[in-house]
Amino acid sequence: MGITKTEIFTDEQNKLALQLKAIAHPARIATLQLIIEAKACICGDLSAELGLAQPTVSQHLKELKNAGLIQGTIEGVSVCYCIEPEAWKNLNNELNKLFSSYKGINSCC
Amino acid sequence: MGITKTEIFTDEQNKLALQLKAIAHPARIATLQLIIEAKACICGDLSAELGLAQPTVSQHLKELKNAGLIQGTIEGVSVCYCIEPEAWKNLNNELNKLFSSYKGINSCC
DNA sequence: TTAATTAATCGTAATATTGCAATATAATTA
DNA sequence: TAATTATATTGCAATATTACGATTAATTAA
Repeated sequence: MGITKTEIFTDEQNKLALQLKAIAHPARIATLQLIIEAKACICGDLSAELGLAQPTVSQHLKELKNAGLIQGTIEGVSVCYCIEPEAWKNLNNELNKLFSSYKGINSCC
Repeated sequence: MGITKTEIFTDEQNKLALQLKAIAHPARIATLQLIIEAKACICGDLSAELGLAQPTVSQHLKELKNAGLIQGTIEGVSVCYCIEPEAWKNLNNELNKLFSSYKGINSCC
């Protein structure tokens, strides 16, 4: 079919998947890194730093924003993007839960 | 175009994106959780637990395996899947780096 | 008001993903 | 060997993603 069966999974699983999907692209990882290091936070600068066209970057920013991971503040004619601290912390926590639940070799293999 | 421009990103960014993409699906998150909790580790059991058809689960397992996150051990007629400890630890480390690089509110916004 | 600057949206082409029925492959058992 | 059991592969339809040119909106400056 081509559409994920979200109804058979928990809200937590679906939310984590959506936020991970938002990060799971090299351009968006690079974007987050640039934003975090404050090397660039407006679309045009990010476009230049990344080497991707402005509409492409705008689209990537939109996805990160839709996932709640960044927020945009209008500053005159441009928009300054930065990390949304709560969502960032929550995602970090969810991932820590997932990764720490693995305690090493288990019974079956 | 529809194809990611991997050549303009670092190997680290591309690898992290690939591994995150492997996890960024509720069925694969659920699969990892089942494997970790050792509630199911063979394709047929996972298929029953997840409520997805066997070929669908087999495909998801293949993607997790291609990303290096799980390994399969042939046990008679079936295959037991479990976490690949090194890759799991590495991904955890990479994510920790990314998340901890954010120190809170920065200058621009 | 007009021009300049910047971001967002639209439209589109190329490609990738999701899910499953049907089938093929591989290993064990009778 | 033949039947059984379990996984993997193939093929396909529906949908989603990626990238960007062209355009539109929104804000500031002249």
